[in-house]
Amino acid sequence: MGALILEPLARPDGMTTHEYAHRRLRQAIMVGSIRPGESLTIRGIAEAMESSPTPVREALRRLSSEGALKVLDNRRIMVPKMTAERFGELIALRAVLEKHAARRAVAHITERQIDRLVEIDTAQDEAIARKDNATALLLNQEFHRTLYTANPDQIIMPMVESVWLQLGPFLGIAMEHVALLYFVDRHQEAIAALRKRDADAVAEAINADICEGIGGFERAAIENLLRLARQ
Amino acid sequence: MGALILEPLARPDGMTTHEYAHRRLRQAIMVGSIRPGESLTIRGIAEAMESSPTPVREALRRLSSEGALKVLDNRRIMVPKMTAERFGELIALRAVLEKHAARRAVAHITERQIDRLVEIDTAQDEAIARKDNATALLLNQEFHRTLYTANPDQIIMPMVESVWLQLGPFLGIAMEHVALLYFVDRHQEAIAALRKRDADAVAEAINADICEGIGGFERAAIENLLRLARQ
DNA sequence: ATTTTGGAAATGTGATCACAAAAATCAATA
DNA sequence: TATTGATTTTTGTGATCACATTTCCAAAAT
Repeated sequence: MGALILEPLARPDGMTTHEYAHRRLRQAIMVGSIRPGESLTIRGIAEAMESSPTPVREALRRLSSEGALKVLDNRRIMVPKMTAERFGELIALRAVLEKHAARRAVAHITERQIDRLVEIDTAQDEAIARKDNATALLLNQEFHRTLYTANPDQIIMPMVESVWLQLGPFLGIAMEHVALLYFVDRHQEAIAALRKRDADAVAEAINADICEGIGGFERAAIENLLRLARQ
Repeated sequence: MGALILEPLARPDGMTTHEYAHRRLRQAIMVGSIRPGESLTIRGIAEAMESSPTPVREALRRLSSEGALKVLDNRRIMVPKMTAERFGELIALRAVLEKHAARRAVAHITERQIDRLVEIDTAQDEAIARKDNATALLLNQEFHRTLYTANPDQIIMPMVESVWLQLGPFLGIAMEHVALLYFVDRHQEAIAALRKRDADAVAEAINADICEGIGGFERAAIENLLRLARQ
């Protein structure tokens, strides 16, 4: 039984234990560092983060409601298995959700916030240039999140994050077998469209960003990756 | 402190306590029987369903991850307040999600399943005819759920249900102040389109069903309802 | 009358314990 | 050697308890 490895994570004070457990597990899943099928035990996790079963269970419940984990009939908890079909559904859903989120942000976003997007994008390009995949991934997420949350009444962000979470295991597999993730982004296109307040163009840029980014994997490539991972 | 009223609910055996608590609270929220702002206490709920804090807390965590509940800074838990803006976001999101879910179900649904949709729709019409709003609501949900889950790899259903949950409080308010919910539905249109395997027409029927149903409330009417409820 | 303040009650949180079910281990048998 | 069966260990679950924080309420002060 291999011990669970969990990246330590800063814990702001006032943060409850279950919240901390949730964040730490979530981050691990998001970057694909927990393998589908790997058995997660409550006591194991509690021990790994030096706490007790109660708050860990709360974290696991939340993650299962977010689609990041699946409870089996045995009541065992695991990261859902990835299939080519599921991957396709996730990408299609991601595109629909984020197109919509982007479109509804256009009316609310300020020039100041667009400037912030530019900052994030250049930081991401630098990370890509120095082949720092982890940082690039985080900055890419921050770009999208900053855009979508410009809408103050926005409700969609938790769902977008749920899709990101569910794509995590695929990222993990891809990173293991492909040297580096090919990063195309259409962020500049999105920024230009935002400046012009052209909602359709923004939505289309985000759509292309997703479809040509992680969504660009060919079905054959996906099945190949999954076959490699299975063994 | 008014005691919490919770509809008793059948508990299939093998169902865990936290799961049961989750389902019961979820159903109460979904039909709007818990008012926004009403304070929910863990011990209160535990007492109401004759269990203990631990499983109730797990249920509350799940519901907050599903957007049905919100944890305040006080760590108090409540049903989110409804505003006209939030309502608008929810309806727009609901339309986008369900159009997509419907479209992606078309290729998978069987004639047998379409027959089932017809059954559900006629049962709903009967419920509407006898002014049985609660049953009509449930059957309407079952219609949509049956359609969307025809796609075996579907991933979107939890998100659709999350939106339904978040609309719950509005339903509660509307039911209190409007004698009966005006039920227009475009189900027959959707069924006809399904028989023809016309994905665009299915999506459009679902879109109309949502926009002319609960989404059809005018902004003025919404603000009026919310003002009435506040007092 | 309004505000302040003190303590009592209520509440969220997390650790621990006991129990039952599931999984794993190992010995005995075919 | 493979398989069955019993025992041991592991695991999920939920009740309970102790602690810290917040809320509530009444009495006192301004």
